Amino acid sequence: MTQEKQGNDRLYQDLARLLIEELARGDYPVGSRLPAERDLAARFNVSRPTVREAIIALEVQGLVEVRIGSGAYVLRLPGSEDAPGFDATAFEVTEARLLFESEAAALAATQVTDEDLAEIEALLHQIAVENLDPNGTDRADRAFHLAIARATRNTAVFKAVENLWALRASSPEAALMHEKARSANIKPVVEEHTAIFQALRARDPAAARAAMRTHLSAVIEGLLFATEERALEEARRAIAAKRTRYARATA
Amino acid sequence: MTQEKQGNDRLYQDLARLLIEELARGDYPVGSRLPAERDLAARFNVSRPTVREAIIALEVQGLVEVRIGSGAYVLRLPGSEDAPGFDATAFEVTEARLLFESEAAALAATQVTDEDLAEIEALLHQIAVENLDPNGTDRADRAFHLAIARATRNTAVFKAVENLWALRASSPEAALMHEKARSANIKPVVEEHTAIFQALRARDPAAARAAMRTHLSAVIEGLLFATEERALEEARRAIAAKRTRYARATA
DNA sequence: ACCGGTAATTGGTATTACCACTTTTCTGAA
DNA sequence: TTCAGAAAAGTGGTAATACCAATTACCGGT
Repeated sequence: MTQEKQGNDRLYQDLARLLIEELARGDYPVGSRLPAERDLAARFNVSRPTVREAIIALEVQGLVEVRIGSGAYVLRLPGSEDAPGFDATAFEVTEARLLFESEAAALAATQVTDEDLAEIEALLHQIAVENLDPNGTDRADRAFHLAIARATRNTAVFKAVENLWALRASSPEAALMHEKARSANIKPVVEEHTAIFQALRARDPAAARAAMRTHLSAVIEGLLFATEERALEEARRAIAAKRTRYARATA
Repeated sequence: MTQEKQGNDRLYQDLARLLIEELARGDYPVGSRLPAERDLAARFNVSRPTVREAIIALEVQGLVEVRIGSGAYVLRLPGSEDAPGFDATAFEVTEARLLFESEAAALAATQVTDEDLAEIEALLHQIAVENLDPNGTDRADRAFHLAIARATRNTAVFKAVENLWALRASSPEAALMHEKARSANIKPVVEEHTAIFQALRARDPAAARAAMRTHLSAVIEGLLFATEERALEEARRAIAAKRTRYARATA
């Protein structure tokens, strides 16, 4: 790769991220044409199929339109909203999770069954195992949170939480969010989840809410920290604003 | 192609559509694994790169998760992102709104702009007018709540609240919820919304959260009351359970 | 200046090969 | 018999190449 690549993901995902970054930076205005696939392949030193996969990822997100025999043209810039679902940033999704999942945890504490608790406890152990592997997935983490949402016995609550996780997965910074934000603090993550489980087992709504808030606050902090590492100066200002915003909202 | 193809699009798009159809038809439940890329290529008589492109399209849409060396696993079924769930009851939706919109209001109180306040105040007046007509709609009510969600400046929060209102509209008891639950108390509804607005104008998160909780608690009470009128004896027991559940969760 | 046809460019698809990772199966030792 | 470790099979990831189809640009003739 001529350019820097960050994640341990697949090449096409890294390349798609790079292209999205260049789009966001304004390298290719709306309506302009991206370089030819062969040129991109040569520039990034990858094969053309890989370039095609990355461009298809952009196409599915509604960022570019591919015209046969002509090229890939920019439809909209990342962040502008008309494409459903793909405009929420990792911070926004996590903030929404902080607000919603905390309340869901409180409700779940009043509704949780012994079967739910058994399932959640099993997932707790899976999370511990999962976190031992630096390249592990976050499937157990996702299942843990969804199990809590399901324990509310409220379909609307569950679907809302489920949608947030779908948004999270589609977020451009999803990988970053998962990687960096967690690798920094493995032990606390397990402890935080344990605290949530214990509050649920105690059927204590207030404790469950508090434990969930603590956990997701830590996730946000890790996310902001990870973002800071690669942020420009202007991004730093936005982060500072977010930090105070979050502090006020949770006060 | 062994199977029928419809569009004049590119092969990968046709194939992606086919796979989504099969997903929707239930051929591959959530969590199950799709056939191997080579098998799909043989079955549809296309090349493996084409299959890969189609799967990447599904992956970007958050439908499947691809695990290296293992396969592509179904994350969610198509349509579950915004397709109205027919199984969510009016009570569930309102309960979810109580949990989520209260937190959204608290966040909005820290983010609301003067323009937002002007819009919300205008909608407040519309709500008052709307409630004078016993056969009026609830458009202003909906716009009021969505404006608050938008004032959070968080796309994920707004979309979640928006989805709840979509669920509400598709709920079987939607009409009942709106009619009965409101006709019983016209004046309080306006007062409750006014309290929410004033808390937002004061930029007071705690007050905004409390005002929203008060309002939606009243909606739930009205909903339960309306339900009681037509409920059988067994329904009464369920309602009593819900009442205590709700009381505990908000305590 | 206009028109039309040809050639170059570009995306679409197929084929093949090899690598890395995962999962299963088999084998040999305890 | 059991089970841990190794081997093998399965699967996705990427590369390289070739050819086709559609578009676009160019250039010649009129």
